[in-house]
Amino acid sequence: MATPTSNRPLRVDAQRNHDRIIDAAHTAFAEQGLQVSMEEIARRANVGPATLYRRFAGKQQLLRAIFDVRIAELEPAIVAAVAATDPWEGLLAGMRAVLDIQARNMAFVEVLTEAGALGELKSELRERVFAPLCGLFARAQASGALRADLDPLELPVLMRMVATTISHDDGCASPASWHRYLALLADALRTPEPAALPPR
Amino acid sequence: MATPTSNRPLRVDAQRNHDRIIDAAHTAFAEQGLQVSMEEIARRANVGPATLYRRFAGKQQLLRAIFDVRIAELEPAIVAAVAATDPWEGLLAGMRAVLDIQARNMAFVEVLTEAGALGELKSELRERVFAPLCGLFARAQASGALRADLDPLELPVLMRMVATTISHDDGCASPASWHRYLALLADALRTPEPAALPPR
Amino acid sequence: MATPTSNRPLRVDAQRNHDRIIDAAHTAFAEQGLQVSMEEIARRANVGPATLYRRFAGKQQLLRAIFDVRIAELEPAIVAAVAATDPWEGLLAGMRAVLDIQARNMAFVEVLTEAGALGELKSELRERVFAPLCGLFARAQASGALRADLDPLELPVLMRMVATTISHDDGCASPASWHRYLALLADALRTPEPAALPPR
Amino acid sequence: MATPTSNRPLRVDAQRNHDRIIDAAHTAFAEQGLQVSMEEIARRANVGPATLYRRFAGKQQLLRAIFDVRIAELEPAIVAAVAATDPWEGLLAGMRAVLDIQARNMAFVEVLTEAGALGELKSELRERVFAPLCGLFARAQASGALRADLDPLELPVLMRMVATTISHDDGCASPASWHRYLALLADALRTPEPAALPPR
DNA sequence: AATGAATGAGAATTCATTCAT
DNA sequence: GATGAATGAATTCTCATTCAT
Repeated sequence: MATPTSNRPLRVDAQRNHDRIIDAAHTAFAEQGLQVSMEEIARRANVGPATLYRRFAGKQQLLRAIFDVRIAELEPAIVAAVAATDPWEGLLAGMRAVLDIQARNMAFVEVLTEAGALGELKSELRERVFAPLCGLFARAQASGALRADLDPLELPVLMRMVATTISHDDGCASPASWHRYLALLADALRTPEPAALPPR
Repeated sequence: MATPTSNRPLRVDAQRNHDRIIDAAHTAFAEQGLQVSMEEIARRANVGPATLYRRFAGKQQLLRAIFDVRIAELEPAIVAAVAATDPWEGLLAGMRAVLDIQARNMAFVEVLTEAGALGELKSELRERVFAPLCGLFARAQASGALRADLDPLELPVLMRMVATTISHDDGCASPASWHRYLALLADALRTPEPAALPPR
Repeated sequence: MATPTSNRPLRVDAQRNHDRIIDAAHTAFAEQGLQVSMEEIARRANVGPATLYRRFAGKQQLLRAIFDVRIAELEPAIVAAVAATDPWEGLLAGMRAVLDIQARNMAFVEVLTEAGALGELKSELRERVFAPLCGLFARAQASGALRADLDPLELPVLMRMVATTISHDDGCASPASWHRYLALLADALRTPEPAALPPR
Repeated sequence: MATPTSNRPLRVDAQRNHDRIIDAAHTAFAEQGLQVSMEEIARRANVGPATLYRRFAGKQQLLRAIFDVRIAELEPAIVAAVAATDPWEGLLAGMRAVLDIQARNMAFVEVLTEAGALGELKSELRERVFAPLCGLFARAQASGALRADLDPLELPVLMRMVATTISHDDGCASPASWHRYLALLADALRTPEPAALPPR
């Protein structure tokens, strides 16, 4: 859980603060979105704002750190998905793992959508999470289980389509209903191709 | 394009400012999202902040006014879609009309997602745009062209799925690629049902 | 009631606007104090702000005009008071006349208290209202009815003491209770002097 | 003079700023009245506006803090006045103490007059300052030294009468001349009653 | 002459970030 | 290393006053 900035371990109290901040930020981002003030996060973590800034140079970096935690949580599932014998099933399992994380942490989704200076996070997400899944995607296509007129690189977009259905205050979509829309998408992905897609 | 607040027409210069503000706000919201400051909008419109506030009591009302313009633009297409003889084709045409607007105005999508005090806008959008389309949806199901295991009320969610693929700074999805993802979704919607959906 | 700025009479509609503004300002000042916005006054008068400014160059001047009306209303009573045979009774009658006006128009009092650039108004008030009363005061002292250790120039202060007891939202002092406090003060003013006053 | 918000003492620099703010606000209110802008106060105190807001959530609270200081300064004198053997002398001493404070701080008086959301301050002033003096007032009446046709609850009004004579830019009343008007009022308060007062 | 519109200079308040202890 | 305090640069909104029709 710890992500020390330097090589040598943090002092015990520093480590405790680090963890408290990560937790508080996690919850705060999830509850109030990307706009939560740093002060609010510091308050929830029971540290002064300056302590927050000593650990994380800004909101960016804090977000980055949370992301690292999230992605670390995700990686075992990704590895398992890639190792699956049936690439189609593996792909779905991998997508479910990602969506499950997103369903419990709105900020995750927000980062993907956000326009700002979050490019770095996006590319990390791509490398550690989407790249393996894209490999699976290609294998599923090769196996004939997945229609061929999509580019594996389009997977993130498809993921976002389903992720969007997760919303904490929309009457139409309950928190867990993403399973439903993933299944719907899966129907579209399965061959045989019912219709030709427009070009990209 | 003119939307005078009172019954009698605005003075020419006032009307010009009104239009400039609407335009500037439109662009600003599209470029920077719902957080653009009123001051920024005023600057783009070449008016003082107070002028902005004379016309629109706050960001809410400004957004509302833009929305009105957008929805007014949309309505003829909606009417035409509803009047189509083939409900399935009508539905797709209606969805295309909405998505086309969204593709040119990010804020439109943002409002649907946003948590805040935008409820009024949402409900207006639902009444004037989605309600007719939901009717079409039901008729398309009745005609057998559309799978039966979806509720017409889920249409907004489906729309959001496709709308999400529109993003101005994402390498993967070009501004016009939503046509592609709409087609993909259409494949999933078309009968026969390839698999049972999980319950909502 | 009209107070034309130039010598030749105003056009009929201009005169009507003038009067409406005076009335509206009167009420507005009385109800909301000296801070009412010019816009509010214009709205109450059913004229545009520019019209207001054509007639009165600023809030100062508007206040000044209202004052003129008030003082004009007051003058007959002042003249009558000065003409009274008993200077003591005349003085009390004059004071009552002033307080009566004040009791119906908070702004009047406010002007007396206000620190700002209202000096001009104060001196006018002094010349047209207080100067005659001060004369009466001196005559009452000469007649032996009023204690001698006060300077007639202190009359405005004494008036303010009573005027202060007029307050529209104070539980202790009802709008009409100033009669009571004037009577109390009268007891103090009447000879024989019960105690020597400290020097000024 | 220090008034820390929490239980443990402020840091020295914070305390210094706190005091500077209180002082600056004190002077600013006295010079410019209750309308001084927070920014002006901050400027006088040589702190940023945000620092001001960190200490006092708004103008209300700032005023409240100043009041607390004033009332705290006042209380010993009130206690002494109440403990006096001669209630009449005690009453006058108490009144003098209040007026002395007011003579050095115009805002004190203003609060009593102001209509706004200052109710809380008024009631505090009443409880901690006027209530004891009203008790004295009643005892002075019982002792026969003070005329009986006044209600002790009218004391605040009487105080206001004298307080009004304090004005920083009025030629007629020098800052210290309130002693004179208090003596005048005392003459009116002393029995025997020279004339019946009108009813309230 | 009358007016609706425009405006620039504030006002209150908040927040990301740096400083001093 | 930790922290409370400080801050300057926004941001939203208002108002006295001037301008264009």
